[in-house]
Amino acid sequence: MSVAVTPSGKSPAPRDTQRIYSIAELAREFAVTSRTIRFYEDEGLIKPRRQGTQRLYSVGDRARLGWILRGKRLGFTLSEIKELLDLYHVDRTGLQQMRELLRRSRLHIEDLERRRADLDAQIGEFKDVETQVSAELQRRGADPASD
Amino acid sequence: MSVAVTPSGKSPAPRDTQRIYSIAELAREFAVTSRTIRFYEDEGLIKPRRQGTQRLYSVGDRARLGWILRGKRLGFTLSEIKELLDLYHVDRTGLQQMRELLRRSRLHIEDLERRRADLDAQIGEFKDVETQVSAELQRRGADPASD
DNA sequence: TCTACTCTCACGAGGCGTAAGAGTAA
DNA sequence: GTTACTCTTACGCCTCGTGAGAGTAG
Repeated sequence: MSVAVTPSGKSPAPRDTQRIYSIAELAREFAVTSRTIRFYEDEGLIKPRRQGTQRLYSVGDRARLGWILRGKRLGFTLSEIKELLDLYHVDRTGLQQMRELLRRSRLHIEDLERRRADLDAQIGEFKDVETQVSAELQRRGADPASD
Repeated sequence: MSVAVTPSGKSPAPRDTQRIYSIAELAREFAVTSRTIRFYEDEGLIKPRRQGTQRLYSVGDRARLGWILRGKRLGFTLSEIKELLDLYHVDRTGLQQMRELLRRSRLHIEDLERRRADLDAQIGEFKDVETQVSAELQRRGADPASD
């Protein structure tokens, strides 16, 4: 139980775990717009504290945002990402809940591994293109490393 | 040069390379609707022969469809997939074209490898969940393999 | 006043679903 | 003639934002 597995991201310990971020700060860091971050909030993906109307993002919120964006890069929809995030925060005390968590984790792992197979296949294909094209360039006496 | 690298998929040689498929046949095989396949055609991703108004899909068309769907699973948009497919059919005779092909292939490979890193990270996290939850279930005397 | 933040419409692209109406091959 | 397809046209819907305009806190 020593490895951090929650998206609260405690393992690459941030200097200051009490640190608070503004929306603009996070937007800059993750290269998205504030509008986008608010949109994720509307969709229930992230719930920063408030000070009046201002949003205050904790270190955990920041990690959660990073997790959301990674999910996006992997092609998951926002609602899928929400479900996955919820998996972490589900009650882990009841037997039934734990069995369900286990079941869903396994399903998700299977999904991810299918994706990896797709990914590896494409990487393989494009590496073949690379190999063949640079060989042909070399045969023609052109420097293949030029770009 | 013996490995098939084009999406025409000649390597797992189909029994009959002359085989022709109907739209419904492909739809069933790939678990999409005919509408979807026609939509891809509208978007310029696939161009089956015609017999009158009917579409006739060749073995190559079939492979191309498979490739499109794999691209989708990887989270690429249809227009990105179109560009990638076009990479294969670009003129490979000119030096400039070959250099450009090489450059773009490498960029794409980099993109794919970033995705793989994301994927591996998620797989790792969910495997940790799996490990911990099943350990906990076992500690409680419940059979962890139950699903 | 200026800046940085907030909000709420509202529109737009991407990716199809789906229904309408009509033709065609067995 | 019925079944099982096929076709085109076209509107609709959901997702994921982006943009505009207007208000507010410091």
